[in-house]
Amino acid sequence: MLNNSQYIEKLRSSGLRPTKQRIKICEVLFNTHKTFHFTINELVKRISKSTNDKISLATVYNTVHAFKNKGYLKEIPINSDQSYFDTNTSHHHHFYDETQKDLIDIDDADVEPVKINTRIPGKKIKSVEVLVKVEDDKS
Amino acid sequence: MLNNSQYIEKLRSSGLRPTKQRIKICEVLFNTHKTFHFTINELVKRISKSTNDKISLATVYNTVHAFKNKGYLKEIPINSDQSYFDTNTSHHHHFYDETQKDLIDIDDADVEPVKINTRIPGKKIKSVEVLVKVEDDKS
DNA sequence: TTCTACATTATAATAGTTCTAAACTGTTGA
DNA sequence: TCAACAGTTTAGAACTATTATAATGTAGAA
Ligand SMILES: [Mn+2]
Ligand SMILES: [Mn+2]
Ligand SMILES: [Zn+2]
Ligand SMILES: [Zn+2]
Repeated sequence: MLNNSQYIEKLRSSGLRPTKQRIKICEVLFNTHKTFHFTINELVKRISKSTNDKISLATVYNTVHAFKNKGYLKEIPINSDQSYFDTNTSHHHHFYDETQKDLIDIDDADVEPVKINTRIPGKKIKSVEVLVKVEDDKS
Repeated sequence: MLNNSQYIEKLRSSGLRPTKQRIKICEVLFNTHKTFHFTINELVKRISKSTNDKISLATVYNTVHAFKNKGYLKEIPINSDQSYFDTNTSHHHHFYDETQKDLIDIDDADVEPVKINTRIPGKKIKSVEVLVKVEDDKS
């Protein structure tokens, strides 16, 4: 929830040139209090709804990957069909609604810390993520 | 760890015809005490190493999906590049070694039950899976 | 304003996966 | 036993998400 000059500052300080395409993508991704999940195709639709200037698909891919590498987006592995991204970069887990094909955050306060009583020698843990698959309860 | 006539019986009782291709794929997948993880490409290589008869790629895909639908294989979402499958169909979690790009089972006994203190109304939980990403510890 | 490194773009290429439709084969039951 | 049928295999085409290419454009420094 920043204004354009703040996006410009953030991009610049990340070593990314604040081009008009990147600023527009920032607006679409971050100009909201609610975080959300998206696929590249959904993002392209959101962008074209909110501007008349066309941004090429390649630029959307490049920008999303740049933002992911800078830590402004997370990639969530759900299935092999398509990449899901998350504007919520804090540590949290997910419900995946297989009926609606919808990804829903689980507040970290609602999950007891996951305790794993084994390690792999020489490896350090980067992340621990829980995916809870749900479906319609017709009972 | 069954013999061919047992695979034939299992296939037949699953409503799948025990063709020679399916029996060969059963051998490659299940003729071992250790379970393992694989991509379709890796499976195709294993098959061609263990037989002179060629099995077409389409048949491998069809068979893997049939086995997955029957519950003889699980699909593990790791990234969007490729599907990973698991011959271990019991409930368990995974380490994913990002350096080696290797998937490793975590024994269910080594993970405290994951407690999620929230639900989605009208939805029932199908699975709860933990993915622990690890990398080389150079410290 | 000019220069340059970086960014954008359209398009082609790639890779994983699914579809198609013709040929083939395991099974059934006459 | 064996013809008939339904299910299976197959090669290849099609499809879709993603990445690479390379020419053009432009933001920002000087
Ligand atoms: Mn899939
Ligand atoms: Mn990826
Ligand atoms: Zn999320
Ligand atoms: Zn496993």
